[in-house]
Amino acid sequence: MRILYTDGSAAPNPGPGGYAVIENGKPIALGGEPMTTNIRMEGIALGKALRLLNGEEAKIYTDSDFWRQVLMQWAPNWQINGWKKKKGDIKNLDIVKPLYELYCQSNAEIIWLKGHAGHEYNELADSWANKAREGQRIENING
Amino acid sequence: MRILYTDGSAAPNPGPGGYAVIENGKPIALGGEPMTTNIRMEGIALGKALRLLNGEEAKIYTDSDFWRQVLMQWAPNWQINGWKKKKGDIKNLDIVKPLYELYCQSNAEIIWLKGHAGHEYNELADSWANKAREGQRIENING
RNA sequence: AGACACCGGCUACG
DNA sequence: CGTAGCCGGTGTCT
Repeated sequence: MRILYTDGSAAPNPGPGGYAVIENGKPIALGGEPMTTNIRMEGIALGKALRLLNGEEAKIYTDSDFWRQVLMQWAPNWQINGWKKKKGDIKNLDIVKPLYELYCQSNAEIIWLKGHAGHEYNELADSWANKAREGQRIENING
Repeated sequence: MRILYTDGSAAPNPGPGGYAVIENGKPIALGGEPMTTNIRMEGIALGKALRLLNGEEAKIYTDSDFWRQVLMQWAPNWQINGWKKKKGDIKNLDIVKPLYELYCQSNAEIIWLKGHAGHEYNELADSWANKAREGQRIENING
């Protein structure tokens, strides 16, 4: 049973963003984008984690209750209703759809934990996501 | 020319509710009900304001576009058609009818302003409506 | 089927 | 204080 921690950030929000996937206290995936949102980076981190797992049994810890609810509650309904919700449009569908598909094929459990509440590995993921974002900012500045 | 601000709220909705009428930065009417809706409380606030004006020339600011449209567009038609609309019943008729009558006899102009957009006196009305609702909740708990 | 407004709740990011 | 996202409700209109 593998245990992964994911986190994403954007500063300012929206703005340059980064994400990290942590396993055994070390980053196994890092990345960033020059212009994104906190929500998108958290989702991309989860997608990266699911891809790395490739079907293996696992627990993934995230501080994004939003994405946990997308995968476990809302997406099933959205799919049935043709990817529509009652009010307005579903945002970030380009991430939602493939992520939900990955989740359905996975043996992973998505577990929410409160951010900045002293969870060691979550803080670590946060820290690495920030580093990845800073790297992104530098790339951005350099061109 | 008197300038009044009204607001109403319910938390949860439906649930205990409160309303406030503000003039010169101070509440001139407050009230609450143990079980109501946000729409009803906004309407009751307007009714209270019109009664307090007693025909004096005034502007009344509300963030309920719904009630502004009731008074300025829909109610005239509803009255002509015997207080019926094409589909379904008119809700909250117990508030709509006397409110429309008060409005017709008044010299007040109803003006909509966007809620939670930094309008100082509207925020004040919101704040007092919440206090009135909390008082209502306490009364509710006590008895 | 669309549109509008308001009320309430939750999480994260900054 | 702001941003990004979601859920539920009351109500009307075309």
